[in-house]
Amino acid sequence: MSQSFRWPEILDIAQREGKVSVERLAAHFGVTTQTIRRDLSDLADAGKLERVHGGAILPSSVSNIGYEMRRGLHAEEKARIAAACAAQIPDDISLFLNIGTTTEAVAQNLLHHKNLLVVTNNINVATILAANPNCEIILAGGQLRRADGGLVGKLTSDAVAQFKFDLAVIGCSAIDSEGDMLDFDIQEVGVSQTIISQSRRAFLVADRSKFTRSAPAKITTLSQIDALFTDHPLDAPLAALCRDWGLATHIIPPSSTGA
Amino acid sequence: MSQSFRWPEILDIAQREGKVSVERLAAHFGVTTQTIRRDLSDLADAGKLERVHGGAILPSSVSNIGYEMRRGLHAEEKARIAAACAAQIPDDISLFLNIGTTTEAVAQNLLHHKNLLVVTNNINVATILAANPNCEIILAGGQLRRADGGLVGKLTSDAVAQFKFDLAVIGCSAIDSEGDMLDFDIQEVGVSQTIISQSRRAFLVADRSKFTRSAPAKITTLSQIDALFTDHPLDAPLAALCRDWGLATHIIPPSSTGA
DNA sequence: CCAAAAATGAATATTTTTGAAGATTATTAT
DNA sequence: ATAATAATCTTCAAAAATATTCATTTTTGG
Repeated sequence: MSQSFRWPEILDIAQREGKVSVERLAAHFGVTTQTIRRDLSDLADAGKLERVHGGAILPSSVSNIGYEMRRGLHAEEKARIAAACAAQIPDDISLFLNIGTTTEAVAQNLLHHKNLLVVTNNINVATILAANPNCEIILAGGQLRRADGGLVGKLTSDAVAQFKFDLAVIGCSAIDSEGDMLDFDIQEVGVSQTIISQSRRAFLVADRSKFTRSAPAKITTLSQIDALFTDHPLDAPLAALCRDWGLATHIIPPSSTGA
Repeated sequence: MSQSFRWPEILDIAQREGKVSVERLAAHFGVTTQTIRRDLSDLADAGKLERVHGGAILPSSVSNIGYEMRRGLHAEEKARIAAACAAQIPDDISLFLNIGTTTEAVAQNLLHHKNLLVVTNNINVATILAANPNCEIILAGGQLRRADGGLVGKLTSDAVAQFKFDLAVIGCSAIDSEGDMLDFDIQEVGVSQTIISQSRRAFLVADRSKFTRSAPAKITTLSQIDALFTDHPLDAPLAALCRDWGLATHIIPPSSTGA
């Protein structure tokens, strides 16, 4: 898809007024609402705008509702994965939690652990774990990504590099059939790589949707991971790879108490 | 469910006024109360608001009641001080905001500034300013102090040392009669000193209560500060010192519109 | 110039949002 | 406590917005 000459002006109006309406844009450009809708969809796909009924608004214009709703997606699966993962985390260790809704769910399940040193680049994880008094929290600095409360960039990698963790619990955007872990943001990839290299052990938490998506930037391969927590059995080829790598795969099925 | 045009504005009003009423929102948007109720439910589901009979309020941040109360203390004075301070802050600069309820109030007043680069070691400032899309936010890492959401320690100082700010807006725990700025936490003092040394200009925001307290650790003297914002005239001796140091003192009195 | 690709508009089917009416629940005053 | 009032929830139909499909126009590359 190439881009339309209207795009810059739509974005300009959105910047100025905070929002754009389909009707007004159609009148403004002298095209049908159909065409404007296509423009807005494209701009939303490109992450430039957030689509709403009747028009579009600036992404994260007030605070990221998209993320809050995404958190609700697969919430049950995530909660189960998180509980199983947290059950494998002992007390009295140093721990890293990275960006992602699933790692946030893990944090929720660590509220009753004792004597943890938790380092994170996720502002939400920090606020969640603040409720656990038996837990020292260190936030790695960096540029705040409004989309998900993540901290990324060189500052973050530098901060992470100063630690050595007993365990890292990480999420990623996608996992491909060859067992490569992928992410959308190249800056986050750098951070994740540093985390893994600074950890004695690493757990990956990923709901099944991660196995059917793709993303452009490679973090590492599953061979670098010690345990995988997910909610659905892996495809045979991938499962074989994991066996070869000695990866402990914990499958926590959708709903044992049948719904 | 997709989101609505109204959501950002509802959240904006909630931010400004602390609460929203169903009736008033319905009138404001020209829709029925039913529709507003749906909006408020959705926003509450997303964790952005807390539902109450007749409207909604800002969600009570789970932890730290003590801090919330302290924030309420001298709230009016702080709001006036913050507004006056923010009025002196231009667009298009790099800016540091440190720990403290008054600097958080300043952050509230920066929501409509353009093109700021804000660095902070205060997790609350970061979440407040996340609502301003024209503002890049960098969080200096460090150990999380639950008491006030502050980040302190060597990691913080190291991060701060990598920047040079056009302006620093800082608070402190106490100011003594000799014009020394004091703090309770020695770790925070180190950070504050680094901040001041890395800034071209520095503003101090401090309500009157700071001038009658004491604290053990010295940050620096007022002679290093360019402008002071407070709500009550200084004692004559201290005022004289400030004059000698060329410190611009902005006194914003309790209530000009007589109460 | 022509053919392929892309953009647009129109028509229709689908989904989402909205307001209205009645049932239910919470709050207030007695 | 109990009744009166206000707010909320539930359900459903109308309206609005959107997605989908296909024909038409415009652009692009040979």
